Amino acid sequence: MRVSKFFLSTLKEAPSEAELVSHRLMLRAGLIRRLGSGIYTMLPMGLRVVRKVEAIVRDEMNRAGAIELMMPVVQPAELWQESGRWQAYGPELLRLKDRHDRDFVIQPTSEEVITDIARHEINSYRQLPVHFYQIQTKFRDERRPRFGVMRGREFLMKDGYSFHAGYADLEREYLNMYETYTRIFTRLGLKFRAVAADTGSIGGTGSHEFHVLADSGEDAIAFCATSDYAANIELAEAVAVPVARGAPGAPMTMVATPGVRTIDDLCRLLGIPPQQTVKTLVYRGKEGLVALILRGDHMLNEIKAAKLSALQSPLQPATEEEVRTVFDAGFGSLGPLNANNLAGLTLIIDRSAATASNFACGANVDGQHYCNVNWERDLPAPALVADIRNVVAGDPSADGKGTLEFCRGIEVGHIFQLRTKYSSTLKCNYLDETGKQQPMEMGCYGIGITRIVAAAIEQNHDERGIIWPPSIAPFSLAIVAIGMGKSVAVREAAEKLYTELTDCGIEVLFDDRDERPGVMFADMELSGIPHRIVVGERGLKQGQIEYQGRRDKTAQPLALPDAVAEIKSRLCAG
RNA sequence: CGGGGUGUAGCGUAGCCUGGUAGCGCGCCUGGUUUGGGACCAGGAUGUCGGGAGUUCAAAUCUCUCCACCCCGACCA
Repeated sequence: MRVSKFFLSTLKEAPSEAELVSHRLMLRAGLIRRLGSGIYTMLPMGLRVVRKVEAIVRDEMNRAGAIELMMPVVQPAELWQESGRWQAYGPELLRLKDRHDRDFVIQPTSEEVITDIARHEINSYRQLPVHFYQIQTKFRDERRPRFGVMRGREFLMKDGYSFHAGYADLEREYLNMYETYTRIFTRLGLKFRAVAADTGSIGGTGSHEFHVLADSGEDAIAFCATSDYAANIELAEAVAVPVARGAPGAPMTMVATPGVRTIDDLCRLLGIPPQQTVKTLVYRGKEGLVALILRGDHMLNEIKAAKLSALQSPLQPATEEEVRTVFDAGFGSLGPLNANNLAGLTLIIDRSAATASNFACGANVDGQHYCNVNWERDLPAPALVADIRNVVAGDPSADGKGTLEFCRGIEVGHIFQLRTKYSSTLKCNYLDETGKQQPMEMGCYGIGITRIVAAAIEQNHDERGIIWPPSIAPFSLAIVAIGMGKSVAVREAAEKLYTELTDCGIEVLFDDRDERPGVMFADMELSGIPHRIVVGERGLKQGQIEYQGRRDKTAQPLALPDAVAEIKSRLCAG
């Protein structure tokens, strides 16, 4: 491809709308342009990268035995009403009406349609298993789209759905996909990690997320440095450590703590560390209020808490007015003492708080706290103990093989075992060997294609621009010809190289613009082309051209006669 | 949805407080000189100052209102 025949639309300065480095570089390198909030045009350069990502995903999915099809973006509401998601999905589901006033949705995902296909087309266990996938536009009306295509509303996703006769076969395919995804992200040239994940509202049992590791990632991942254990913080278990509670010390005393609203305030006033305190958070339960007791330095994990049967899901914090109907105090002075006597209140204690001793906590009197509180001595031993906090660095790993550390990740893939959630409600059955109707076991598997493009840039860039992993680069090699308009020798040498390298099957971007060298270098570097050769009069006089890898500090000369062979070998080496 | 912010030429911005016919850099067009790291000289084009309403002799500037976008949070997959 010649730059003069292509569409290169680079910007020297990034539009002020962009903050994240990948977003800025995608705009500056002319990969995308924003049309509306969370809605982007893929410019030619950006689309080339998208196609590369797609090709790798498609290749590995096909190799893994999945079959590609394509489902409509606009889907009739009836199926969504039948599955219940017309109600359950909420405002993120974009709904629209046609000219006959009939309801439709724009697919955020396609479980309904694929299950509809399966129930009509598949009748017998002999036709199972089958795994369908598509690479198709999705729309999710995110409340807050951000970071360019990283969290856009319209985006490209590979979504696959597998159907099985029996759970064992679903487990087999789930493992197959786990391995396939690992191959895909490896081929994409990304540093990634598979982590155990919350199954979210899709439900089901097993679930793993695949995260590209980057400091700008929206997700926190807890991992064990000395084992394979990794989990999204949403899920990571704070394991029960079998430590005995410390022995009670000095007797419990009440202290005046006027104006104290937070654990920070309390620690500053009393001069104690937050681990030596206990906090009380009040939420609406299914019956009455529920007080959640955590150590002062720990954060409530709302996803874990919402799974507790006593609490509403999603979690609903109690208002201060509601709290005062049960407690004699408001926020800032609540505590677990005498709470069992309070009308209709359920007390749930986090594992770590349950082993605390000699701690400070609210006295259930405004402006008063207790010090040196001890379970069993000053209040009954914890009855309901649960894991309701976020893990913190240094916590023991759930597999018992070390301690946890944290990193940030960008979720680019997610695999679920759906089991029979959709097949049951949509009556997607097959006849088993005994002639009995059975709901199909289902799995679903997603990869965010456009998000991968942004994530790859987050992980691979420098101050000059993008550095594409070779497998998804829009072009493999840039030819920069200097002074082409003036020098016949340069023109002829560059044209010859362009033809020969292109004929070798190399995707070459030939900068034939007769611009000043600095302009061309800057554009090729911003665009992230992994390899570059420079043809100039200076080198040609010595029968040489220059080669420089995008990550190299300096260029090196290549003798013109060996150039094509040399470049081919370098490109193959990556 | 709550909080904060921004909207002036394709991009980046000044001007707004203190009302008086909109400026700069980059980019773009023409001519010329240049050609190994975003050139230089000369000339030129491009603005309903986000929309609407109001105050005023006069509004980019003050007031009201609507809209769009960005950031933080909440929410969600």
